[in-house]
Amino acid sequence: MADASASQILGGESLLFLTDEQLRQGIEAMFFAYRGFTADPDRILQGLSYGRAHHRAIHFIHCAPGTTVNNLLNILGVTKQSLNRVLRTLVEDGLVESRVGRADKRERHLYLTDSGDALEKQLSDAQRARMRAAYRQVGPEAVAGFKQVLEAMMDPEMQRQYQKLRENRG
Amino acid sequence: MADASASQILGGESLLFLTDEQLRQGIEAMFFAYRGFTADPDRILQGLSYGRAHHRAIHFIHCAPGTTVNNLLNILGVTKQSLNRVLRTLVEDGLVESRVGRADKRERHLYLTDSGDALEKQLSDAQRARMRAAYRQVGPEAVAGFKQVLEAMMDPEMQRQYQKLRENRG
DNA sequence: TTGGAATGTCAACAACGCTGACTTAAAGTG
DNA sequence: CACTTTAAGTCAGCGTTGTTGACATTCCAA
Repeated sequence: MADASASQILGGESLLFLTDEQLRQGIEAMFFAYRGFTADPDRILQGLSYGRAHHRAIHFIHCAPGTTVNNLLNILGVTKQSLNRVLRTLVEDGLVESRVGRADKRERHLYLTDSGDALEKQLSDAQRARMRAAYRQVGPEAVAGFKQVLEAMMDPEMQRQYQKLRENRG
Repeated sequence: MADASASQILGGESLLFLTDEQLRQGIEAMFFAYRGFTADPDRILQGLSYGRAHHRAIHFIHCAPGTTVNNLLNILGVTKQSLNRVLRTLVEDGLVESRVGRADKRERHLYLTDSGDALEKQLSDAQRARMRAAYRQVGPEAVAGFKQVLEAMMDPEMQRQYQKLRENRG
């Protein structure tokens, strides 16, 4: 197979892991792994008339209670109209509470109710179980590499969001 | 923070990378990274009245020319009805050719046309560019760990699909 | 040859992205 | 205080892509 990057040498270090074939493998690994990553929560959600979007909203409201709709928008990277549909059903069903801001009455601050917390726990337990099994299987060094590559793949904007979330939790 | 797994020791080896907080970081990293992973092809596709589903179909038809609809179904993990809509538009637009099987006339064998190949190249070039930049930034060991974790996260079924694709390309 | 299984297609529906138009509240300007 | 601009959130409608159900065609085995 003609592969321009297969024989690149830079600074005396082999870059064989940069061949098109290696990159294709990484692309397919991301595709299949993301399916596994979302499979367990998806299973729990289906039949509740909820979907992946509800899961994401619940996850980040749990991580940052009192966050505003606008802040959540930036984290999730969707339009406010799209998020609104999801939030409305969660509020109607009593999983999320939306309080009008005191300082700025335009803002709505979001909190999980007790039943919202219960669902969050159920979902994240399932997702963490898979993650834990994978981590345990491959060991700490592989996990460190995993996180490095993922972070390098993000858009700069997303990288900032990701790091901010980590800082807020020590 | 109460964290049951924070202080687990197994076989004398520290498992601090298995704390709920570490797992949460991994989950969020997957979320943000997948956005970056799909961002470039999505940008190219938007305005062509195509979406991510078309990209996936094109990718795997490229990798396995002559594959059947049923085989593609198993790889993509969607229903045949869902895939059919996508394939129909691709065939109508002349990007994919669907040939009735000679041995088994129920089957349709799928091939990219020249323009289909051109679009595939455009899409995968963009995606590989981001991948290559990330790989180059973090180095071969991190990439090895990245792939190990992703593979461990897959469902067994997906893992087999993933490995089969690799074998078919040596 | 006939009944069942496998392959693929058509139709209709649900989840969740999107844009556009709107209401309400805050902030800036005279 | 009145008027305009800006920001936050909501409602309506559309497109992509997932789903299930019904169906035609083809193959195979009893």
